[in-house]
Amino acid sequence: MPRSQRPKRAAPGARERKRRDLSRGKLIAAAIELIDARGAAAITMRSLGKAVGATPMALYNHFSSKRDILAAVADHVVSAAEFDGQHADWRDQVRHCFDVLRRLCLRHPGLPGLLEQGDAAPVSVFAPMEVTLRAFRQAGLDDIDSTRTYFLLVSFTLGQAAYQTRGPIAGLELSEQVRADRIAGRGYAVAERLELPPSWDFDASFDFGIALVLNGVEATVRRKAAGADPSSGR
Amino acid sequence: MPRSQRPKRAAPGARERKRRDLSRGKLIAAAIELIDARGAAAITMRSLGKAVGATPMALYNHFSSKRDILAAVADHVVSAAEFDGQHADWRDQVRHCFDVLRRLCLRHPGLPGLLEQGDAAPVSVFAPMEVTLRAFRQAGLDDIDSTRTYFLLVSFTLGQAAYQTRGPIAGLELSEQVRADRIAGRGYAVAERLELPPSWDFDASFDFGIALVLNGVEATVRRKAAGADPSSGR
DNA sequence: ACCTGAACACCGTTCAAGT
DNA sequence: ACCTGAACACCGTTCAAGT
Repeated sequence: MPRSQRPKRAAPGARERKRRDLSRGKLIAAAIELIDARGAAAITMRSLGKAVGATPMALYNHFSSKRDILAAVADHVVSAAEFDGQHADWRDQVRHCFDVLRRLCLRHPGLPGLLEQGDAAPVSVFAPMEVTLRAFRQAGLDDIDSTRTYFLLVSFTLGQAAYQTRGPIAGLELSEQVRADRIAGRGYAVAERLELPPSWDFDASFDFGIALVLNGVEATVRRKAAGADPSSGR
Repeated sequence: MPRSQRPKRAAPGARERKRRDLSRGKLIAAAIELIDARGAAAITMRSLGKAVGATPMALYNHFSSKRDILAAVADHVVSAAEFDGQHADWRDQVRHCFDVLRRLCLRHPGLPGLLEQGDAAPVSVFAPMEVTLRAFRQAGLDDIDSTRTYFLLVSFTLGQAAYQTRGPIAGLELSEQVRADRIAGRGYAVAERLELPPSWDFDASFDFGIALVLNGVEATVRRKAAGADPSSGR
């Protein structure tokens, strides 16, 4: 069919959108595969192009820049998660929400880096925020403190996941070896004689952190209630 | 004085060490200046070489790699800080310690990135750890929980400082504008109607986070004491 | 011992050219 | 509308050569 006889598209935007989305989807899938297999640093325009059998320059037809690609990847991964566990208890809701976020980060080790840096924060990051804020409101925390605590939990979760994924920063794991080589005799008396298990239990440490923060939330709520209405006990 | 008549060095290692340290010191100082002025990404072997009036390759006489330079910078910055406030109360000690760490990160915006990634963790990171572990031991927390809480506080402090320094991730600050454009009508009912002040008070939010964690520590200690010795009230 | 210049194998991105 | 190839201005690092 000669080009001139091709029917005008009734909804040109729709078709165009579809083709674009198909290619964008392929690229995003390839990018995730690359990140999961070889880390976020393995994504280059050249490697990603090769992964989909195209020239690096072909990518610029679908994304305006590398940053644009990383943002789309982050959005895709975060969007696919369900942060709302539908729990009646607000503590269970928060635990579930950050458990999901943490598993997401462990499954896609590049994700924390993508979210933290790269200006790649997608709209979908508001999903865990929404769940958490709702839970804290239920707990009796005001809007400001809820937001503050949400950011605290995000920093904690991303930090822990990054630490676990990347492996301990060189020389920062508290193995016997390190403590003998680098700490001994430098005035770090407590760190030197720390009694830790031979292997670090990341799951238990994560649960501990979440529980500690939730305890802190309860204490804050009680404190504020007492301060705002000292006669509530009457 | 002709070269052949120069006296043999009595302690060759010492003199050699001194010359090396001088050059290393110059390079570290130049690197910090570069980082503070233009961000950690501005450090390249070429830019750093130019800053000290030398070829990029000259740097390799004093550092084995770029990573080596960044580690030395991190160590220098962290070493200069005094994390021990000598406070009698363990809460004051912890507050002071992380206040110092936070100010360090705010003064040198590249530092969180240097510490988090880059495998650049210097031995000096054990200084704040030592202070914190000592404080938690005083509070009655065991070694494992102390270490867990220390890492929680580090993640929180670095995360908050990075967030404040870098400016909010694009589209993640909760301004009226963003909430109208990106949140409204997407099912984020709570986030949409959040009542926040027009400008975010980072100092107050940091204090809130620290206080919340300290409350959580107290609650954990009480809980463990009650569980371990239920008859303690007798 | 310290420094240099050229080179290598990479980057992200622009531009002109193809279909 | 989509893709390509060549090119540009960068990287960190190696190597051989200078003093």
